[in-house]
Amino acid sequence: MFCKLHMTSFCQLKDYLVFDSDKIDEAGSDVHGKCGNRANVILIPCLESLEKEVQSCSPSGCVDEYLTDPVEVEDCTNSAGSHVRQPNNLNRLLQFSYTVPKETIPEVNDGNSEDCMIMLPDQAKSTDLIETAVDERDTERFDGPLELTSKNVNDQVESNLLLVSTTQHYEQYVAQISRNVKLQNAGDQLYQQSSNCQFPKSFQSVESYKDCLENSGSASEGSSKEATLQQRGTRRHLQFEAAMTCKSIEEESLIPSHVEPRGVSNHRHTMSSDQAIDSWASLCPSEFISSTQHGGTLAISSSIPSGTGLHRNSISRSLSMDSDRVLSKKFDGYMSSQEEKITPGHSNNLAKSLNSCFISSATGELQARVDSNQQDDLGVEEISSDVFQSSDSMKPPCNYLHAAFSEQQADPSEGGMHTTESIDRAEELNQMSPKKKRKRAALSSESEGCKRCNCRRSKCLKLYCECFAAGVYCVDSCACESCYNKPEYEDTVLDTRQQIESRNPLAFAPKIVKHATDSPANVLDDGNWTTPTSARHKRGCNCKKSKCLKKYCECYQAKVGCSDACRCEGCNNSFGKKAGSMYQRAERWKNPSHCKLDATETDIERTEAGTVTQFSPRWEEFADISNLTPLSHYSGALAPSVSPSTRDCPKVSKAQLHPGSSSLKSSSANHLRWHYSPMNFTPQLIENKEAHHELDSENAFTEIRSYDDMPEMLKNTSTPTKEIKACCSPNKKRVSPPQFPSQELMSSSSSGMQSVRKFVWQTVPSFPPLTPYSKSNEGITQMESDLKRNISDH
DNA sequence: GAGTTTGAAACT
DNA sequence: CAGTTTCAAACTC
Repeated sequence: MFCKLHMTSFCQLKDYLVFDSDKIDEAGSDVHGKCGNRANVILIPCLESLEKEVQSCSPSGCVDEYLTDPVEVEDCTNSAGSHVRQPNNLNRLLQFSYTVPKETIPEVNDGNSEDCMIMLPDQAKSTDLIETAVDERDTERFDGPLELTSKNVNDQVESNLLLVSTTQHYEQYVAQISRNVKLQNAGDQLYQQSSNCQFPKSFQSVESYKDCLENSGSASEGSSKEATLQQRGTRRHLQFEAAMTCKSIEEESLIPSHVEPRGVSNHRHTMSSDQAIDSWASLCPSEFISSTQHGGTLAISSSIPSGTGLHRNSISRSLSMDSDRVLSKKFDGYMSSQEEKITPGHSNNLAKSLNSCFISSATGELQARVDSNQQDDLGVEEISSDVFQSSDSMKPPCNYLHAAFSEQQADPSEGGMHTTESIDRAEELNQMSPKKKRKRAALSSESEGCKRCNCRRSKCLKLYCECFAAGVYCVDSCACESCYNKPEYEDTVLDTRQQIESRNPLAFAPKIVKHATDSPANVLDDGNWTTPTSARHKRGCNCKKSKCLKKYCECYQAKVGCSDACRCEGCNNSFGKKAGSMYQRAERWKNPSHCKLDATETDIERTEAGTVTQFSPRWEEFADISNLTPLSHYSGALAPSVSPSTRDCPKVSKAQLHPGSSSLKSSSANHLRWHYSPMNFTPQLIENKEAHHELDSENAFTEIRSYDDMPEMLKNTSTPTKEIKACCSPNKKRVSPPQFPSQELMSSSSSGMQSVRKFVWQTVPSFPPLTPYSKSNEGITQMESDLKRNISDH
């Protein structure tokens, strides 16, 4: 049922996207291709989530199902080549997330159908969907990575190739995957499919891939029984992962779902790490992925969902947690640290995996460094901080790296190339006086972009503390005093965190929200389109004296422009001044030619900000991907860690239920995806959506008007107006806590209507309406009835 | 490095 | 919800 619903929506999505492109064509722009690609980019991770959902997670009760039978999980045994998979994670993560050449699926499938491609009917549908979704225009651009490389480098979809920077890497990757394919066999469907999806037709390595499959045959034959067990285990693993994902969704946490019982084999651990990456491939971008160009180097930064859940730097620890412990604790928010259970080898691998994940989220360049097993613990940190310099929120949770780094330190015999150096460094840190630390923290946090605090009175248990606010434990290099933000005080941390979340569920959400396409593109003098400003502060600043020109200003600090959400006075933010009234903006909407006069934010971003922070539509779709994680599918059914205030609240704000921010304007696919299903409510989603409300000043007016223009039958008359008022008011001081729909709501018939309505609303073109609004409404009505028909068919 | 300024967070 | 206080970062000298 879900599958069908998804498919229906996909079809509509596709239609919409095509329509989208046509719109652009009408506008005479040259971005047609970019938008055309959107279908590809968006659908793939979506399908992944669909598959996971269909295979392993029904919206209800999935957790219970997957929490059983730990024995099977234990059956996973060691196997050769498991270690070498780790670099693969990079490719898998990145490629699976971002590219799926159309031809790759049949290609690999034909060649190694038995070995490589086991598809459930639903998966087949999904694949069909992929092929369906990739229309002819898209295919032209998806002839395979190699061809893509030869294309315009500025065409940013092709930048995927940075992820497979060299043929050597790719072949290595192929060979490694081939080994694993045999070992994991059918049980690892997701993995295989993801692997299969990565093999481009045009790639010569397909041959080597096949060869490797043959060569690796003996290995797998020799252990068929083992493989069977492993298959079960792996499947259980995957299912468990999905189940955990269900939970993690609710928490917005990144609890790697493959939690290891104690004393498992290296292989199992590696598998887990691997799957962690799999998981991350879908989970990682859930907050947003920002893409930035730094000095010509394309960087994708995927920030980790901090959200309301897991303390970020506990992820690495969680991988080695006792499963029972995890089961009991995993919804609590923070994961408990079980450092004593981390075996050196595991932690080291894990550290590498984590590093890989982050690095892979960053750039292909970084990936290359890791792939060649030349990662340097220090280097990693430096690189990442370098890459993620755009804004704090776009930075990786540095403490992750730090944690990994520390774990490497813990095992001098294995891992880092600079182990001695690392130890020295750690000792140096430990022996440092608080003052020195403070000084050092002040300097290093500036240069390395890591969260390091100097708290003295807050015990690092308030949002004053940067570490705490960022969802990371304090680290040695922090200069805090009486710090309780440490693993050993996890209970305290958890409690405090819950307390804060009960006040403001978004307290731990990232302050800067990447916002792909919600604002209209600007037209420059030369007719080219510039992309809309891509990120905004979630709540906006409140600066009075700094004129948003100092780092006191959170917007400025995050290197984003101020928005109407800001209450600043005399805003002079060089990354984008607070815009005029929403009416002025609405005027721009009506008359796009004014946009060029008003292209302040985007232009400023490119000029004054020094670095090019312009997000091409193509890369913004990666941000869209971030919102298309499987997370969204499960949230409705399970909301264990969402703070009580949200979880238990049966109310659904109008802002959430109704089209809200994305009506009659851009936002397109990600909104569509997030909102068309009543299951799609997650804190992150809401956060994003709410951010859309707050951040998209252009939208505000349209939003209100849209609602007014909405057919009566679509208006939600049952929900109070308070929430929407809070969400939409540009002057509001506090973030209004998101209200999450209860299950009853979702199961009710009215929720179906709401869902329909939402979908309809979200399916409105992304661009400023070229026709009178009445016409738009016709379109809405038409689409609504289409959707209703589709749903009733199912 | 000490002191000041600033604005977010917390509190009332 | 508005005003006040507390806090830590940013900034200045």
